[in-house]
Amino acid sequence: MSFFTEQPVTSADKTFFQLRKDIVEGEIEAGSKLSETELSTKYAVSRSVIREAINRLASCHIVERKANVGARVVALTAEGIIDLYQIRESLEGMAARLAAKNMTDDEIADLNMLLNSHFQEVKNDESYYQEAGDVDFHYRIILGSKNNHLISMLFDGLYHLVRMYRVQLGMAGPRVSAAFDEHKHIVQAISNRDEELAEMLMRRHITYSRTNIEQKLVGLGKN
Amino acid sequence: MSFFTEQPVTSADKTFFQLRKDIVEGEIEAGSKLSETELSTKYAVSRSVIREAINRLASCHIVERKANVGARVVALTAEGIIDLYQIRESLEGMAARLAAKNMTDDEIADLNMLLNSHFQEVKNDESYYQEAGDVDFHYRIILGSKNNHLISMLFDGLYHLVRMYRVQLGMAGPRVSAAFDEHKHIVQAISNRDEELAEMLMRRHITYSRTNIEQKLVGLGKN
DNA sequence: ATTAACTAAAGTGTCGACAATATAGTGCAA
DNA sequence: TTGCACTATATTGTCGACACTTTAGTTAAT
Repeated sequence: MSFFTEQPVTSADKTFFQLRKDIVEGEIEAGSKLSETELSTKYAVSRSVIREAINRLASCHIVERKANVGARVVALTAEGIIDLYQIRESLEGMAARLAAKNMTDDEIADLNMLLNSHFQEVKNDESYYQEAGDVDFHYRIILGSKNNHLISMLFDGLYHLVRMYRVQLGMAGPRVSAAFDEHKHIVQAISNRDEELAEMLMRRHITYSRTNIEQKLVGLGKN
Repeated sequence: MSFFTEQPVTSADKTFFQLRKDIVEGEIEAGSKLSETELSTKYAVSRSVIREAINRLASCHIVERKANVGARVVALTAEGIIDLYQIRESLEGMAARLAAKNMTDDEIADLNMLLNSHFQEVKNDESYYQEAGDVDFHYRIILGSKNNHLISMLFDGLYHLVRMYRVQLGMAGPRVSAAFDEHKHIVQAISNRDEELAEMLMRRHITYSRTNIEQKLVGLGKN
């Protein structure tokens, strides 16, 4: 299968995860050049290991590599994040549709429990946990699709990029209670095995997020 | 940007393209093990180059790698191709929607010309060209989405896997004249800038293909 | 006969060195 | 001053060697 659940075993794995973390969280800044020799001393591994890590990041579209020139961290553009959210809308919409079809009754029951615990947090205004809760919610539905390729595309590929944008553009989400209602309706549709509605609601949910982000971008004057 | 238009410059590039070709076209059989040492002699390059090529193939989900064990070509399963077509339906549906929004009038005119030339071929029963024509049709719409990330996911990732299934399961498509009508309606929707309809028609078009393949799989007794 | 420990072989993971390429800087000419 | 050619430097691409892990085969004990 793919490596979204596996822990790092090899040195190249660890370096890949560490480097991705450092880029996503902005410690290595967007658009900057990644020197292989420099990174190999920084992370105390050979250039081969660094090269493998960079190549993996290139496959995730987190860095861009040019032959005989080197790799750069992708630049954060308004276009870029809109592209990502269009893909998210498409793929997670499909994931919700498949989840409505393929999740077991037990898994749906668990999803309802998760929703209730979120409700408590929202009621108690513990918005700090909302971010993690939102991620958890989407994770479960994606896993519920039972489509391994789809799961891998979202977890190994898109999510880290989306997170990179969110972290670095300072998008700790508001939209708490609104998003909660949207989650509730999605779970209802899945519980009713209504594939069509589940997909539609998930797509709207993500569209709202995108619109929300676009407004923030305008406010920040990014382009 | 990504490398779907760029030609190979480095030795690792060439090896990657060659190896992918050999796997997709079945010269290296599905499910077989990829020995680094063996391949390095076969392709007359060092193990480093082979390793890089294999890693790229792993990112495309064409091979699966286990640490300290090695890489295997993915197995062809009914599940696998259904997963792929679900993703295609989702992503190419979105591509059609975006194409209806973002293609220039000139590009749409070109698309109509392409459709007419296909019509001539279908009328003359030159079904030999249908395969390439179909690919060309989808390519243009995907490019028309103007979403670079989406374009790369489809061209660099999904399409080679889909082709691998089609080649190795012997799916040189029938569905010629039926598919032509579907293409025609999709282009009409795009010409009318009807995003909603373009997406819906593209999704149906791909769903039909999937259903068609599923029936063939049943006929072949694959599972 | 079956299982466990051990050993040998093969294959992968990592490393440092060398080769090839791009880039910045210098000098020269117009 | 501007533009071109050339050189020097730095960085990436490729290679072969060594270290570590897995696996298969052998032996020995229950």
